[in-house]
This record gives sequence, structure tokens and C-alpha cells, in this order.
Amino acid sequence: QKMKAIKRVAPEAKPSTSKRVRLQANADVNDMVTSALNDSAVDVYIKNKNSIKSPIEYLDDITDKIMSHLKKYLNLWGNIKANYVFECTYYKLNSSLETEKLNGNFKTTAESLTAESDLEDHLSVSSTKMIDEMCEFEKKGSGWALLHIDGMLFRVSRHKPLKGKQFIPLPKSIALTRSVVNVQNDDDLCFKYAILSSLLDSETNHRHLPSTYKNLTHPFDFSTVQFPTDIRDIKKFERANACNCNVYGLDDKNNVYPLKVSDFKYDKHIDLLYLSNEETSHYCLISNLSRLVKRQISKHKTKHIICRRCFKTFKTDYNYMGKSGLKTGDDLMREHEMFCGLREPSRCEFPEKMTVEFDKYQYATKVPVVVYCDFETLSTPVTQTIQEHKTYSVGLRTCSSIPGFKDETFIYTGADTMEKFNEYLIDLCRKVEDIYARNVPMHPLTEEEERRYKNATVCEVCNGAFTENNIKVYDDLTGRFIIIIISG
DNA sequence: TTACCGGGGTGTATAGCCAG
DNA sequence: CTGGCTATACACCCCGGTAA
Repeated sequence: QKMKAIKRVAPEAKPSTSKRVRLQANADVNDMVTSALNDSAVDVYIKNKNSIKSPIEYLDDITDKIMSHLKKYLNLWGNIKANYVFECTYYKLNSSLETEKLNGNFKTTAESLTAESDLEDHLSVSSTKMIDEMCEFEKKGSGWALLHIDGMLFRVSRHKPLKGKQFIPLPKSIALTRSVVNVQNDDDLCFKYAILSSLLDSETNHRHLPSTYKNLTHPFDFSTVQFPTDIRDIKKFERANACNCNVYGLDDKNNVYPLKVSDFKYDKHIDLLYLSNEETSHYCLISNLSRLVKRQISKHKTKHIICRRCFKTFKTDYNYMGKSGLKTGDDLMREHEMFCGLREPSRCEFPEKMTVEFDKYQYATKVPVVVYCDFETLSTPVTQTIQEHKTYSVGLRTCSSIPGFKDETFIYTGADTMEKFNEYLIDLCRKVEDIYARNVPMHPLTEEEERRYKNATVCEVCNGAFTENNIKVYDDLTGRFIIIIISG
């Protein structure tokens, strides 16, 4: 059978434009460096100048070089993100003995690094990831063999992690919604103030002044977060305090969008607003998400319940009379959260037929002749990744319920195993063909069989009720009565 | 630290419009 | 007549400023 055609690089195809440019760069010059985005991102291409053949050896060879680049950009930018693309070319011979080529690119996802990061560990993990990816490709890639290693594309970009620090006034339109508590701190503790302000109700005077929180006793454990607080640390805070903590941001039109949304794991819930400007950034408490978000999603003046994950809204006074009875907005939101909060986005589709049942009744009766085979092979390597399996032995067992058919075991070992196996099988087929050619008329039913036939109320195969067409089935090789079934 | 209040939004009650 | 929607009026909420 022909395999489904797979789109491949034609024999004469060249690598993609960007890769070609990289490869044509002067080999004697140092690594090729291109920068983009106002010098906040840099591509470094380290060509395989010495034509090293082994991937592990090559990655080892360039470690020092990458390390020096990493250090350079860490010094320059403080925080960076780095990822790698390991570029190789693969080849294989097609049926007309032409060489086909394929670009193999093995990438890592961008990892953020700081001055404190263990760079050696980062590099060794990244190398392992790429080698793993490569092995995975070679395992699946049916016949592609590594032709050469082209080089390593190494991407560094400046990374400014989101950290909340000092007071920023709310934009006017947001302040007017009276839905955000914005503590006017002059230290780095805004995350702490924002969380603490959730303990105080609107009756409390001056929720916006840090002094209010000076002697406040509270149940929160802040040991897991640092100040200023990185948005990624909030997960740790959630775990330590059994409390969901969502963070929302503002876009340039002061519309609210989710920055970090948790999965509603805990009963307690705190929503924070993250503000930022050129100098600093700041967390505030959202005291009323509905007030804050409503204006951007509906002009309707009634109170809304808003899904914290996707901003889907339901009117509080909504009364929907469905088949299962009256549903309010609260009911609809609870139903919505079951799908939105606990699962990845998904859509449920039910089959038209709501039951699953066995309907291949033709497979429910015994097959007259069965052959079981087992081969033993020797594998000889063709390339590093491809082996040829040469059959040297076969074991074969025939089983049959036909009277007079002798069950056999056939074992053969030798270089011509496949030929012998084929001869045996063809011979067996002829024998079976002769048997199948028989057509023995049905024997008269025995007394017991007659009773069974008359008393039958359901099909003996599918348990279905009989129509007018219930029929007796008999084995035409022996003439024996087997079973009563519904016709068709 | 406490008390008070301005201001401008949200939320609610009610009435009216309109299509089916 | 009903349900869905809008308009209007007004009560209420609550941040944030001021002042004692």
C-alpha cells in the first residue's frame, strides 16, 4: 500500500531565506549579531565553523561562547529572556534514489534570567531539551538522517518583569467608578496594602492611607512574596493563604483586562488592579469588579454579575424560564463557572445517538480457521538511527474448529525463512479453500434443537426481539445447527 | 486619628414603548 | 397581554479631600 504523501523539501530546495542569509555570512568573522526593537532584543547566530558532526560535541563547544553573551547582556540589561534554536539539516534517499533534504530546527522556550540565575544550569537544561527534541524527531521522522549541523541561533531580549511598587494615582475614569481602593504608599509594599485593604469594609475611614494598616492584625502570610512584588510570585501567595488572587491590568483606553487569573481553587477571592507608568508600577484592590468592568461591556444600567475569568456577564435581575424551571442570573453564572473556571476552554458536543452499543454482529461468531505467527529478527544498523530487521525464524500455529482439520505447528529457522513461510501459507490457503468450497446441507434438527428453536423469543446474538424473519443459522461446513438470529 | 462631607458614579423602582 | 428593553428619578455608595 502506498503511504500518504508527505510534503517535503525538494532535493534542490534551499534553506529558508533567513537561514540562508545566516549561513552565507562570512565564516571568518565572529558570530553574526542582529538587533531589533530599539536594541531591546538581539539575535546571535553561532555558525558551526568547524563542521562538528556530533550534536552533543557541538553544543559543548559553543557553551563558553553563549555564556559570555549571556553575561554581557545581563550586565547591560539586568533582566533578560533567552531562547535557542538549534539548526540542522537532515537527508534521506527517496524511491528514485535522489537525496531529499529537510531543515530540522530544535527550539527551547524563552527563559527569564537574572544576575542571580545559575547560567550553567540554564545552559545544560536548554541543551538537554534540544537534544531530547532531536531524538524525538529522529524517532518519528521515519528515515531522516542527520547531514550536518548548521549552527545555533541564540535570542536574547530585555525583560522587565512586572513588579508592583509605589503609589500611582488612578486614571480619572477609573477613580470615578469608586470601585478601587488605592493605598498611597511610599514604600515597595503596595501588594501587601492591596491585600490588607480587602479586610476593611467601606465604613472604615481612610482605606487609602498606609497608616491605617500599621497596627492591623491580619491572617495573611506574606513570607512567600518579595517586595516589590513580582506578578509571578502571586501564585505562591495564593497557595500559602488558600486564597485566589486575580490581577487585572488597564489598556491604553483604560479598559480592564485580565493579567493573571487563577482557577477558583479556594473560597476566598481577592481581585487586584495593576497600574504602571514609566517609573514605577502599583497594585490596588478592586473592591467591586462589577462597578469597574461594567462600563466597558454593557450600557445596561442594572447590576451585573461578571465572570472573573472571561468577563462574561449575567444580569442580576435576569429571569429565564427554561425547561428545568426558572433561572436567575446567579444560577446562570454558577453554571458558567463550572465550565469557565475549572476547565480549559472547550466546547461540548453530544452525539446524535445517545447510546453506545455493539452492532458488528458478524464478528460475534467463531472464525473457522485462525493462524497465529511470530517472527524473530536480527537488527543490523543502517545509519545511526535506522536499523534493518532481517527475519531469521518463524513460529506458526493453525487452529480450527472444523472437524477433520488438523491443528498444526510450523517452526522454521534459516536465511530463507520468509520464502518458507510464504510457501507454507499458500499451501494452507489452498487447503482452507477446499474446505470452504464444501456446502453441506443442514441436518434435521435434533429434538433438543427443535425445542430451542420453537421456544426462542429473542435473537441469540443481539438479544433483540424477533420479527417475522427469524432464521436458523447453520454451519455450511458441517451442516450443524448453530444459532437462531434475526434475519439481516 | 477621627469625623465629616462633596461629588459623581452605580443600583433600583417605576413607567412607558413596542413587537409579537 | 407579555416580555424585553429604555428612560427617568432618586436613593445610595464610597473614594478621597479637608479639618479638627
